[in-house]
Amino acid sequence: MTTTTGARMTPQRRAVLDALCASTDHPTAAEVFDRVRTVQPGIGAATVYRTLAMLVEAGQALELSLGDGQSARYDANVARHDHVVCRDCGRAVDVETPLSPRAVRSLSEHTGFAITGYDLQFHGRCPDCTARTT
Amino acid sequence: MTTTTGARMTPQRRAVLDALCASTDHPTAAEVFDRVRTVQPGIGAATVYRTLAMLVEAGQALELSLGDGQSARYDANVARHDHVVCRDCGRAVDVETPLSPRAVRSLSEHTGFAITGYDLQFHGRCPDCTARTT
DNA sequence: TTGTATGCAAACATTTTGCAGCGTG
DNA sequence: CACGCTGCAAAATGTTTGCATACAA
Repeated sequence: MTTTTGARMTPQRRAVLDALCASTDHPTAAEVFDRVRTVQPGIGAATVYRTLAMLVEAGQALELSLGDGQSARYDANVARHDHVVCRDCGRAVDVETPLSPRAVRSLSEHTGFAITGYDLQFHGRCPDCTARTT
Repeated sequence: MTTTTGARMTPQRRAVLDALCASTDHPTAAEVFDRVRTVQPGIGAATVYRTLAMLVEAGQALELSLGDGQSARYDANVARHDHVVCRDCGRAVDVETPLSPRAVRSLSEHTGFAITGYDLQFHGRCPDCTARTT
């Protein structure tokens, strides 16, 4: 049994966490890397990847698959919420979802799965992109 | 203006389509490749990727991001439906989801997005995996 | 016959891993 | 001062592209 936690707070980790908390636009790992670089120019990509994985593991960030062709995105908002994604510009905004617990329970009974959660993303076009083509 | 459709039915394409239609387990591109190979041993991976993209484009298959770390999966069942994914074995089963049109409309009004659809995947553990650990 | 489709291999993009040295606790 | 963390570069994935040839229509 390991008693030591061993998790250290380094400037790099703080910078990644800060960058993520300051973002509301669900950046990809590459985007987080770019943002962190403006503060920690010497940081390596591997460190960003490792730190993001750590944060997800620790429950301090969410890893999102928004279903567009993109890579995984990261979100410092760990409260239960869903997303509406613009199919044109890729912008994703947070939304609260009206999925009844009753429906989930019924699904669990029908499938035999022990359901622990769900991911829901809506897609369409954002106001800006809609206006641009109208 | 192009009048010619230009889409040819080759043995390879038929094999990919057949393999997909015979699958109910949402295979990844690599899995489709393996299955098709048993029928068309000489087929190349690129052909499978190209054909799958074609099918998706033509609306004959769906490309799914099930949110687990996996690659995209493909589904010949193009009717609207959602999935329950086992976090342990990765198995994904189809389910019908009761997401009210009213809720979608209200979301559209709140966000200003023109919502055209949504992807919903539940996650948990399948009966088998639950039994295995109980 | 004509132009599309194929297979191969190289090119790519993204993420992970190995390792020597650095720095936090 | 020990052990975890870092940056670099190489490796491992997964997918796409270029091209000469094969073949459906």
